[in-house]
Amino acid sequence: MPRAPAKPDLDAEEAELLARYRPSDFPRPSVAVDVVIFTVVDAELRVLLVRRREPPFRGRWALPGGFVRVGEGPRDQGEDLDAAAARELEEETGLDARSTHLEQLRAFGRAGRDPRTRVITIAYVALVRPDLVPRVRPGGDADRTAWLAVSGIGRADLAFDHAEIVEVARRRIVARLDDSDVAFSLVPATFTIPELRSVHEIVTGAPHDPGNFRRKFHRLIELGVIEQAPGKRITASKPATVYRFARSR
Amino acid sequence: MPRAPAKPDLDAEEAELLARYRPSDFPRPSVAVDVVIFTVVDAELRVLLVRRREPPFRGRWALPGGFVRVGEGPRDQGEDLDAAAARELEEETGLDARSTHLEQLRAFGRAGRDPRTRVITIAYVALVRPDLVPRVRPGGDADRTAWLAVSGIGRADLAFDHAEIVEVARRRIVARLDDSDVAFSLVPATFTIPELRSVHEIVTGAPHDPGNFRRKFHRLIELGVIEQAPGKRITASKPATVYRFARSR
DNA sequence: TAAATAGTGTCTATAAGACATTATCTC
DNA sequence: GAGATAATGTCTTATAGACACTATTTA
Repeated sequence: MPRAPAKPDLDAEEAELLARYRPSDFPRPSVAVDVVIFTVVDAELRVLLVRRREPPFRGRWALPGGFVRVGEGPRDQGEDLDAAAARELEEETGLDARSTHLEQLRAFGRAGRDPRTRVITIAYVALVRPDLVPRVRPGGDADRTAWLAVSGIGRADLAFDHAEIVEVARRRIVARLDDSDVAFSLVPATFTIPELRSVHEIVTGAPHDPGNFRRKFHRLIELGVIEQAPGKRITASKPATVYRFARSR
Repeated sequence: MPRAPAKPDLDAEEAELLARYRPSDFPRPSVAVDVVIFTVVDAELRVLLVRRREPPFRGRWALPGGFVRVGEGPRDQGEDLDAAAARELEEETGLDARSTHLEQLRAFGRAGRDPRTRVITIAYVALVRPDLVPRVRPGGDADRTAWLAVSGIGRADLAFDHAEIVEVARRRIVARLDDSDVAFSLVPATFTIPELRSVHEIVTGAPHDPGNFRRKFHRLIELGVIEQAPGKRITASKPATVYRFARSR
């Protein structure tokens, strides 16, 4: 939600100085927004990547992203960073940004990270529920877009410093997994406890004891975060109870 | 530490496109670095602020900060974000950035946050040990620099969105207090357990049971994070044992 | 000696890890 | 019925909060 811009009291002198302000007196960097879009499909944590067809790093995989729209003056200052990230996400996936978790990671701005010119990127992390993945319509041609398994990405496979960004993003999600609701952005609208456990195991890369995980899960039910959903999930063995995230989704 | 820039394989065609690249084909935002410099003095969490003498927000308190130095071309791309923050910190305090904790918070880039033009700022948090505070030599005139108590800052007292940035920074430090070493950046090189507890209480704003705090503290001694230092701290009552952070400081 | 507070110990509740056991389905 | 795994339960250990108590100094 964009808030109302800060509005200083502009007296006459301020207005004058404001008019004299020359933004182009010093060089400015380009500012981009790159989005690390994660999902969990086929028992893998995956990132949405786009193959570059322009230099630099032509042919390499890169994060979807683009430059932040900046307006022409004090009146129109362009779009918020969050809006730029949401736009990038929607353009690249065709999904509604409101149906995905989206949060800022941090800025990456090392000099030389883009060989052309100074580019500072504000990285975002998005989580797409796996049941929405089939609905993803890549913005450009589908041939150049892929969900790559994070575990299979080498540092040299990605353009720029994108491998580093993906790794920082992965660690952020791992850290948030236990004490926030992000895990529910990586399972379908209805899910079983073993399915949720599987997501935890895939993201953290470590096995979780089924009994202990279930105990933690039951605390969430008592707290009203989760509720039972109708039906049972048919598996190869004993069917599992189906739950859903209790807050509106 | 600046790392070596990513180096793509530049073939002839890439070099050509790189040369044709026109960075000024679209408007760019200004990019600044603002540093939230915290310390704990006189039983208060305090922020180093600078009084603005130019519009906008003339006369209001603002975070020390400045624009990121951006070079002129692909060769010289200017300074890293971390370096810009360290430079800003050193300029404003006269302290060596290596003697303070310094970490990136996140980017703040709402359209309209600066009434002049689009400015995206990368916010950093720094922690200055209270025993170094007397050594702080404000970069400009000392009259315009002050350590203000965070608790006494109203949202309207600060320029731009700096009150929001300070609040996000404070929450970051609170979150890091228990499971990182940041607390030791807010006490002198040697300290007593009650002194460290006091810092926790001041930063979190909540009282801590002396016995329970001491117990947690003793685990750090067993882990070798902290060690006893010579001497005793003379107080109004029973003198307290003095400790120091075990890693090199 | 009184006041203050550094420092110790205890009881309880909660949560996590390891692991055994039962229940219920599909094939 | 066999195999699989969902679901439950138990034991142990670690940690946090509340709080009573002791120790040692200054004034």
